[in-house]
Amino acid sequence: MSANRPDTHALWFEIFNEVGIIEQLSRNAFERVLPEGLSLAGFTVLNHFVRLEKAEAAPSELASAFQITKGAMTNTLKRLDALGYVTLTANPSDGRGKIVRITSKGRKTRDKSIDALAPQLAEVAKALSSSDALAALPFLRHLRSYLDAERDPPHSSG
Amino acid sequence: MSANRPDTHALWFEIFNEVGIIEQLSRNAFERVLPEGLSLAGFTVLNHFVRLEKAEAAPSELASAFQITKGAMTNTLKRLDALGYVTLTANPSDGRGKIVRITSKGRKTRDKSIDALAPQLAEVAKALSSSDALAALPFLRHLRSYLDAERDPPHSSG
DNA sequence: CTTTACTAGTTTATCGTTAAACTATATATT
DNA sequence: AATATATAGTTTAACGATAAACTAGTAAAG
Repeated sequence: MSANRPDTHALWFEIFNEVGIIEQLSRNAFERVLPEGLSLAGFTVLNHFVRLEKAEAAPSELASAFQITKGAMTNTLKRLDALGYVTLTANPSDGRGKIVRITSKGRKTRDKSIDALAPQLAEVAKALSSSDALAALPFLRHLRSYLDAERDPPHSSG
Repeated sequence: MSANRPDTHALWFEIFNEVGIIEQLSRNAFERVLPEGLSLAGFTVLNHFVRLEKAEAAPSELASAFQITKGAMTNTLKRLDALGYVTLTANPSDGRGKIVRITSKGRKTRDKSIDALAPQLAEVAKALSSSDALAALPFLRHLRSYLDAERDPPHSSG
């Protein structure tokens, strides 16, 4: 809400810069402990099914849930399918569509992933103030939803 | 500092999740306005020279400043060199090393980039509370430096 | 119907990134 | 000096992502 002084720009610039580095380092740390050829992208899809207790989902639905393009989701689902973590079937009621379902193997691997991630999260929670994290969360949510809304073509290629 | 209850894990999980999406959306928004084939990675290098008023830098120095691997920096510098934004010369006092220097064209393009980015930063500053951003910044800095310190091999491949 | 959008997914080219193997030079140890 | 270790940079393969062009099916307008 404040003025557009140069130091305000510098502040926001630094916010995005820190966010970029955190994303890079945390993705790396996470992927290092993920089991069986699972990437963060793949885990995110499996976790989505379990967390939301979904039986099935459309690829496009997943793509927009994670804010990535359809092409990126095609790629991730192809890998998950090849690893036996999801199944991909044609949508009988829409000739264009497909239906993604998590397999029991995928569910097991997701649970293993959570177990593998837990110690890292515990370490972070021990080293940093979770109340600071809690305090920062609304800001991050707000920033994310702002950026989401600002995207030029709201849902063109993703 | 607080307990390791499951909801603490969920909190941190969401922090990393929001950070990941913010990184993705902001990088995209930035790259859309960057001039002349410049990527965010390339801009970051050019900006580093100007902001720190550096005449020259070693590739390894840049790689560790931005927390990326040497291979990634090799790639970025090769592109910047091809575009005429930096020069790469051998380090006369160390047969292994190279010296990176920003060119005047690179400096001009960096300035144009700042001009192109400014309206976007102004929009964010207008739409969101900069005091919230200021309040969140120490947390982000702290999280970043924690993750940086936690990397397994401190400086092996980067 | 038929034409004209629109939507679902795939493919291709490009980019930034990691990890790991590699070359070449420098430095330390002995 | 010789050997061992460390550092600087490059290369390759793999992955996730974008954008843009494409195929194919659906829905809307005429």
